[in-house]
Amino acid sequence: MGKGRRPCCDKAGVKKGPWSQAEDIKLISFIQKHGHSNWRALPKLSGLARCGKSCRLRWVNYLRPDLKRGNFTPHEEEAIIKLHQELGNKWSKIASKFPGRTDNEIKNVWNTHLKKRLKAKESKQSSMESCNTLSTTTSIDEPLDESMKDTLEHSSSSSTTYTSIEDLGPIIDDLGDPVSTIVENIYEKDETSAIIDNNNNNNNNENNSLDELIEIPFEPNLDIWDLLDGDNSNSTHLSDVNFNEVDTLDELAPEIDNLTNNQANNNNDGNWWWLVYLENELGLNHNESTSPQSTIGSNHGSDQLFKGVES
DNA sequence: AAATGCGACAACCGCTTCACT
DNA sequence: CAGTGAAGCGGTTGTCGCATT
Repeated sequence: MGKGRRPCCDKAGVKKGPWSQAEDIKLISFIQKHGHSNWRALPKLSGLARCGKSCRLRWVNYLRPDLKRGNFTPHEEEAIIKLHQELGNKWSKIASKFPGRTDNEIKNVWNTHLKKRLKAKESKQSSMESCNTLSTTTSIDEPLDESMKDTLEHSSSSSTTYTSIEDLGPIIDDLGDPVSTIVENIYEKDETSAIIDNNNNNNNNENNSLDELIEIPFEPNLDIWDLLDGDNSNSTHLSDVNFNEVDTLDELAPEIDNLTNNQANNNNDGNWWWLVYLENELGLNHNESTSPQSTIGSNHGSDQLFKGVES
């Protein structure tokens, strides 16, 4: 009573800033074993020198196995724009319509791309208005500008031509399964695949041919923990490693080697894809020759990788 | 080649909401 | 019903890498 809100964590000794690979693995391993029913207690129990909030954020925004990742498709962007018109800055509500996307991700793409695009569009329109060449509406029912139409038409393999944002209604309204619909529409090249561009920092969709992007099996309900544990009882699992005793990846290297080699012998298993993907995302792919998708994610060789981790 | 600017995105902070007692 | 703690949410900042000068 009267004590006010307790800080979410003890600030002293709590690490801030970017997460290291070892921290990621600790977090993944802990959640695999114990779940995340109590974020506040998680750091202490897992041996992480992080605030519970920070752990939650890292998990939700980056480590969760069902994240879609990759650039937003023009379809998704249009859907975001429309939903933003309806919901405002309710990022979590918007994100809930895009399984595999996070509120943070959508917020970022709005602030960095879509807001500017709309602004440019509006100023373009107002200048046209001043020339009396266009009617005055700024409603979302207005036709898409030419560049937007162009983007949509070129990015989608469907034969649909979008002439107004309202045409996207079915995509947005079909909230029962919006993303699979979008993925199927856009990447009918392989209906079971989502296309993930792991290392794309310039987010320029139009400049990326499909061949330059990397495909992994698209499985929104994928249970990563089943994958990591697998069936092969003789192999080493990430969950077998006692991460509480690990501070640097140098110490982890033998375990990861073992794991990687064992998994390589079982790469007929579809689970392998996700494991490889995760390892690469974490920068753990230091045995590239064993991976059927060894180009995913990591640009680093093993020596470089493990040297760079120590802090 | 170095300096600077800019865009993208991960992460933090503080407030709100929710669930429990 | 009020108080409390924890999770969730949204705004903002910090950092990194690339492009430009």
